[in-house]
Amino acid sequence: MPKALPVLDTTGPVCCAPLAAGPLDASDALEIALRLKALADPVRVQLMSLILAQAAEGACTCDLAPAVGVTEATVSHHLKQLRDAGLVEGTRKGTNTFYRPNAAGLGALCRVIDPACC
Amino acid sequence: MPKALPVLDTTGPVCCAPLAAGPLDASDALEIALRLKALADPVRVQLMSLILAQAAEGACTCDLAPAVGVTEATVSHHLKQLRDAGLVEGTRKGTNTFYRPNAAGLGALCRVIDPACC
DNA sequence: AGAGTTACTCGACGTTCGTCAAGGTTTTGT
DNA sequence: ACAAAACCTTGACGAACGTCGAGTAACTCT
Repeated sequence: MPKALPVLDTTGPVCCAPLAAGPLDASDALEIALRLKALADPVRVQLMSLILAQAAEGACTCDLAPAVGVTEATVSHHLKQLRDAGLVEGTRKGTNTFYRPNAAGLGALCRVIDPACC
Repeated sequence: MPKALPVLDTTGPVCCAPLAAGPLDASDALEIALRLKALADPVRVQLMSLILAQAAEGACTCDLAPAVGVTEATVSHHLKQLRDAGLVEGTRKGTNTFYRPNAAGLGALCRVIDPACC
């Protein structure tokens, strides 16, 4: 059976040594895996690209839902995953919530993955 | 509702435009998500770091299994995922199979993710 | 040929995940 | 105060996932 699921805060940028720097212990590996998992879904990847494309104005749920072809409830669920992983930020403006990319989170994730990057 | 099950070849480096280049269509998003999913597991992240740490000699299943604390059968399963995603390569030498990182696969994945990287 | 290693495959199990419909919350209008 | 809009939460369901034990395949020795 899968090991017990730990619940930890991943809203900040990932902060451990890069993959290639040497063997990681289990907890560092978990930190990385949780953030990767937040992005490891076709809908969430598509959402991320849409949000990046409107980084200036921000993208709201009501626009994103039809663009990716799922319910607003499902989009909300996905956005929560991305928010909890520190990959996007949402700010409420009236009845809308505008989502923007979190460059720090994305950048840190990439820097941890690639041995020869950045 | 069930999602369509895609069976496509992901052994080559991911080859579509970066996330930040503009809205992705569903199939490009799937290409990226499948490769990310291959790495979005604590054990596989740890395996990847171990394999990177022994890029020169190569790492065999029998050494990896005790290092991550799961069965050899489980390690073999995870290595297959990483191989199918083009992130590692395995070559058999006698009774052992030595795994090495696939720099092209890892690099391409990173380049697709980060808006400001590379 | 036979015994022993190492690696992979298969079937089964419990968990986690993505999705939707329905209901609830917050904010803006009249 | 009330209605409408945008968003979030909950509960439920089927599919996918991670793990192991047991069995199988490939290879190397004696």
